[in-house]
Amino acid sequence: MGITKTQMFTEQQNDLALFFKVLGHPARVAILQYISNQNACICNDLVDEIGLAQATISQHLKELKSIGLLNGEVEGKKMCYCINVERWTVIQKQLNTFFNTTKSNCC
Amino acid sequence: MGITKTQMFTEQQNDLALFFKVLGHPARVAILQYISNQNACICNDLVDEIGLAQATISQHLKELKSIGLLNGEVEGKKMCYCINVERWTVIQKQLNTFFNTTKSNCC
DNA sequence: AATTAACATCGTAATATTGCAATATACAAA
DNA sequence: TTTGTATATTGCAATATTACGATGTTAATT
Repeated sequence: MGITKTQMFTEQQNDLALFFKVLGHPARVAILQYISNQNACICNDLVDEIGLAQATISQHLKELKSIGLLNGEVEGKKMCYCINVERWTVIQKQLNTFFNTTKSNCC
Repeated sequence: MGITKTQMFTEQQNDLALFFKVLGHPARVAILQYISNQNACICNDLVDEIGLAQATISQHLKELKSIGLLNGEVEGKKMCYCINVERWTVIQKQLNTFFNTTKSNCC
């Protein structure tokens, strides 16, 4: 039914899945990679760089912001989107914990 | 339009996003965690454990298999699903490389 | 051979996501 | 104060995902 039954899972499982999900789109991967290669990020650059419409990019940026991965600062009439390094590191740790604690052999 | 324009992105970006996407559902996180806590895995156990219908679990298992994260072996009339540790480790490394190379400060 | 058990697959309904044009907003420059 | 620039939001169409009942398949059990 296209609806995820989140109430069946632990908060940890839902959180983890949400991080994965937000990262699970190539445009969002590309946006993060591009931002990390710049000193500052201006959204319009992204439109040229990624090749999706401005509205679409804006939407993807919003999703990345929603899990705290990006900070957006207003700079006059431009926006400066930056990776939230602190948050980034926390999420990386959580994902690694998941990978390290879920690796066991069975057969 | 609900369709991801994969042709706009690099293969690496698409691959990475695909891993994230497959892991981006709490049922699939829960399945992996449950399997790793067992010695062997039988799908019917999962139906009881996770609380989704048998058909749904089967579908999720298929997606995890599709990126090589799970191996499925037939054992008589049962299935033994196991984490593919080699693949698991490769994917973990790729995700970590992404995280480590995409962390730079801008503002 | 019929039955049962353990999945897999198909079909389908409900909902979510992706993408964009159009429009709104906010600010700076002229 | 009008104009242009940068970004956000809205509305909508197309497609994808999630979930499950029904049905198929395969193998052990009777």
